[in-house]
Amino acid sequence: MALAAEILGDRWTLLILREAFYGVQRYDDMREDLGVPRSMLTDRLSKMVTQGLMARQPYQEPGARVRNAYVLTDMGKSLALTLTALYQWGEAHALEEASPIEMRDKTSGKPVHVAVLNEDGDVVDMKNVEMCLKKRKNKSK
Amino acid sequence: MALAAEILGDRWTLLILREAFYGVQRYDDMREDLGVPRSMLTDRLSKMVTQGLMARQPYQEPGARVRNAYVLTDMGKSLALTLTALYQWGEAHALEEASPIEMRDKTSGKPVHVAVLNEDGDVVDMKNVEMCLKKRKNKSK
DNA sequence: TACCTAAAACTGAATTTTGAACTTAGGTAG
DNA sequence: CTACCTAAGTTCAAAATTCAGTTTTAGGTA
Repeated sequence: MALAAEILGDRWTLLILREAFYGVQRYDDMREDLGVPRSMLTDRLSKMVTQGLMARQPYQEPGARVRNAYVLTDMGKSLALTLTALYQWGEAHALEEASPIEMRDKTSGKPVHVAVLNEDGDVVDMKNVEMCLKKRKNKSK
Repeated sequence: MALAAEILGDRWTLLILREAFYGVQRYDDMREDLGVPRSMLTDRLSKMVTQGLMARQPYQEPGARVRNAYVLTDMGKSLALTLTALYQWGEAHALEEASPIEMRDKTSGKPVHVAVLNEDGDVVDMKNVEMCLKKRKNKSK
């Protein structure tokens, strides 16, 4: 999880990802939505492209030159589960005024939620989940 | 999710949380495991206490004065789902050498995983999940 | 009284972030 | 051809944060 922490452990990367999941693809739209400094946004987007989370996708509006849009790669999209869990956590603890977003099943249009399942596909209460080291770093002293 | 991002959008907070989930409770143990500067750890732990993620729990070893241990509050513990999802993402993309931790059902001892469920409790493929704004910020220009 | 420890505070240097101005590569209008 | 427009990206100095090392604190022990 160390690298995962390195990628997400950043004030802006997380917010940029959220923008991407909302469907925002353009530099200036993100900048306006987030209020992030230009240099930061350029830097973070580049890093995310390098890390494989995002890809540059050239687009051209009629009567304008070709520009870059930023879209999530499959790897980036697969963070949706994490973001959904995080969103759900925020909701549960009413950390802010009602969240403006929700997660839905595209086909049915109905809301979805994240849960932990065991091998049989049964929901497991988080209280019964333990995180453990496969082997513990030996700390003799 | 803005506040959630503010809490987790930090290089150390995420790693400290992981320590806490491993069961590490003492300042110096965390410091040694993570290699985090003292001032950072003090600062982050204090913030996490203020935010309600952690609580100071006095303890006393025989022949020693009372000291503070840091334990997850219920609010902190409920981040397990998010961390599990993040961990799972890291695993899936083989971001680093094999992860040293795993998530298990305490009662059965068997591995668990995170998934998205619909209202009926059926697993929904992440590809069919959309994140959408309940109402979109109007951006006329 | 001298010394030990875990936790925390202090400090100056290194690094990152910020905001504002500037540059770039095309397209359009006159 | 020239002037101007736009979205994207760069530059840069000031401000804020982080770092690593040292010092302090509040007990407890010898």
